[in-house]
Amino acid sequence: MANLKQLAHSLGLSITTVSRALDGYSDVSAATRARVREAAETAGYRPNASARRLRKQRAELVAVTLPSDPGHVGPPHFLDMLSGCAEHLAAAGLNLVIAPVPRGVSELEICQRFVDGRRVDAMLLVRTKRKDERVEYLQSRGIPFVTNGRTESLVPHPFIDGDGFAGFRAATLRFHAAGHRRIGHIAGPQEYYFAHVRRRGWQAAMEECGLAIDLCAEGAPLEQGGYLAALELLRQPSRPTALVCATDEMAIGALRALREVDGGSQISIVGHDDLPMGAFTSPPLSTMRMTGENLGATFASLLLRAIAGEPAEDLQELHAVEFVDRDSHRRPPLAA
Amino acid sequence: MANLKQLAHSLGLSITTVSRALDGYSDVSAATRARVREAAETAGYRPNASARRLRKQRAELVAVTLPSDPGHVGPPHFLDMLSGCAEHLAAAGLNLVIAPVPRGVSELEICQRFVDGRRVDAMLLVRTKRKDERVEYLQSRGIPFVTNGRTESLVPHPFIDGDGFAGFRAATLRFHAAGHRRIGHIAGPQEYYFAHVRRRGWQAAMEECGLAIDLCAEGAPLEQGGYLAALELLRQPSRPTALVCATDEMAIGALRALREVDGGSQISIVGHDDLPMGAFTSPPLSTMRMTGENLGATFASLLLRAIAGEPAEDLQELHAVEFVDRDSHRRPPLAA
DNA sequence: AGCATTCTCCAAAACGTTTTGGGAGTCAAC
DNA sequence: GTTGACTCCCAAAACGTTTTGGAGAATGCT
Repeated sequence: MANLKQLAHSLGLSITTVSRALDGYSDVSAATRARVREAAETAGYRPNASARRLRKQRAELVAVTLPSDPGHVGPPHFLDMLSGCAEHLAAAGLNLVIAPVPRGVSELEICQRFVDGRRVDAMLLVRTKRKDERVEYLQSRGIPFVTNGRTESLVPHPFIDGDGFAGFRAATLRFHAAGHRRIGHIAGPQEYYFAHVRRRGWQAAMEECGLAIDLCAEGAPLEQGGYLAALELLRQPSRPTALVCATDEMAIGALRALREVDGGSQISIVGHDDLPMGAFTSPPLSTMRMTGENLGATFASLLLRAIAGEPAEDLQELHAVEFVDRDSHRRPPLAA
Repeated sequence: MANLKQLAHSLGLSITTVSRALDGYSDVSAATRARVREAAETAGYRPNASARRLRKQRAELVAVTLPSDPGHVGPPHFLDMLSGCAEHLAAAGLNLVIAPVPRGVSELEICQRFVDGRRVDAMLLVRTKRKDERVEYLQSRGIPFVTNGRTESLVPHPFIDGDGFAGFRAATLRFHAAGHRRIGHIAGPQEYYFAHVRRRGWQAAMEECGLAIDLCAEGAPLEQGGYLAALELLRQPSRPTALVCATDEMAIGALRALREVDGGSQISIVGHDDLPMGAFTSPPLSTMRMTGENLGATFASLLLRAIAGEPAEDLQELHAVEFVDRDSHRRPPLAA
C-alpha cells in the first residue's frame, strides 16, 4: 500500500535515499540500507510498476501474437512453450502478454498497436509465414523480436526453428530404405514456412530416390485437415504405402482415414511435433521432434539477448529434428 | 513517435486542449477537435501507455496464473479460451498477461506479486482447488477476479463452471440404463474442485442405483494418468464394463489401457471436455462438454463486470453439461 | 592549516499523461 | 454598464518512480 514518499517520511530520509537503498547503490551506507530494506519489507512496499515504466521508458512487457486462423492458435503444447518462456522472462522483470488477432484484423495491425503505443519492449512471433509482413514491420521499427520459425526475409532476424527439411527428408529416405516406393506427403498450408520446408524435405528425398512426387495433399494443420488430405491420397489409383505428415495432429486425422479405408494396419505413417497424445493413439504414432531442452527458456533467452542489442546473426538457432520411434511407421510396404 | 507536448506545440495549442480534443470532451470546439484529430492521425500519435496508466492509476492489465503442476498447464483447448478472452478484453483496453508459476513458488505468491505491485487491475484464476488460497487472498485485497471453476469458499465470488456433478451423474445413469452394473470412475486429483465434483456425480449415481463405489482410481489429469488408473481398475477381480473418466485426456490414456488388456472393444468409456482429438481416436470418444458459446468471451465479460463493481452473486455462471455422442460409450455391458 | 578525496545523503527534474480549477472573451439580458 | 451564462482554451498539479548533479561532513595527505 505504501509508496516511496510515505516510506521515506516514516524513516526520516529522502525519497532519493530510500530508492537508492532499495536498489542497492553504494552511495548509501550499509546501515541505512539495512534499515530501509527492513522497513520496506515490513511495510510490504512494492514499487509502482507504471511509475517505474514511465520513468525508465521501458514497458517491461513483451507481446506474442496469437494467430486466430485457421481456427486454432497452435499445436496443443504451444501454451507450455509460452508458459516456459514467460517464466524465464519474468525472472528478468518482463511479463508476457498474449495478443490474439481478432478476425478481420491483420497480425500486422496488432503488432503496430503494441509497438507504436510503446506498450512492449519486444515481440514474439509464432507461425511465421514465408513472407511475413510482421517481420518486415518490426525490422523497420527496430523493435527487438524473435520468431518461432524462419522466414524468407532477406535481412536476418533472430529465430528458433527445427530443421524441418532435414527431418522430412530423413523420414522419407527411411521409408524408402524400408522398401516403400509410394510415399505420400500430407502438407500444411504452404504460406507457412514450416509447412513449406517440410514439404520440400519430402520432395527432395523423393527426387533423390527417383520417385514421383505426385502423392501430396494439403490441408489445415489440424486433425480434420489431415483426415481430408489422407482420404484424398487414398482415392488415388496407386495408393501410398507410407505417409509423411506435416504435423502430429494431421497424422492423427490421417490415422482415422486409414482405419476407415483399409482397417488401419496397412499403411505406415509418421508425424511431427511429438505430441503427448501420440503415445496413446492406435497404433502409437511415430513422429519427429525438434531437439533441445525447454524451448520456452531458449526463446526467452534469445529475446533478452535481442533486447540487449546482440546482432541478429548471433541469435539464430536451427535445431536438428530427431526421430521418435513408436510404431506407426513400421508397416510393411505392401501395395494396396 | 510524437508525444502530446510536441503535438500541442506543432498545433499552437496547449497540451490540455490536445488531450481533451482527442478524448472528445465538449469543451473544445468542433473545429479544433477536428484539427487536432487530423494532426494526431498524420503524426501517428499514440498516447504513451505507461504515462496514462500512472496518471489513471490503472494498470490496464489482467493476469491469469498458469499452474505448472502437474507438468502441464491445462487442457489443450485452454489456450483457445485464453485467446478469446484476451481478444474481448483488448476491446475494453485491457491486455492479458500470462503468469506462469515456477516450480517451488506458490500460485499465491504469484498473485501477490501482481496485485501488490499494482501491476494488474484484475485477475483470472483457472484450475481452482476446493480450498483455494488465491481466492481467499484476492477477496481479502478486494481485487476483482473471476475463476474458471468453483471453490468451497464461504464468501461468494464470480465464476464460470460446468455442472460436472450433473454431467457425471447423468453419464453414469446412462450406463446403468444400458445395463451396466460395474461402472468405474477414473478421477482427477481430488484437491481440484472440478475433479472432486465429477467424482461426486459418479458416486451419487452409483448410490442411487444401489451399486458399489469401489471402482474408482485417481491419477494425474493427463493421458498417462488415465492409462495407469485404467490399468489399476482392470486388475480388479471384477472388472468394470464401463468407465467414466474425469477428462478426455485421461479417457484417451484409458483407451490405450483397454486396447492392451482386452483388445479394446469390450469396455465402454466416456470422457469430458470434447477435445477435437476425441473425434479421431479409435473408437471415437464419447464425451461431455460445458454448454455455452465462446467461453473466453463470457469470461472477459464477467471480468469487466467485476471490475465495474457488480456484486459477485450476479457474476456466477453454472453451465449445463451436455453429452457428445460418438461411439466409445456404446459397448454392450458384458462381464469380463 | 589547507586541499583533495571519500562517504552519505538529498532537492529537483524528468518521464507523458489526465484532470482540476479557473481565465479570457463573447453575447444577451437587465 | 453591469451581470450572468456560455464557449473555448490553458497553466499547473498530480500520478510514483529513477537519475542528475551536487552539498555537507568526515577523513587523509602534504
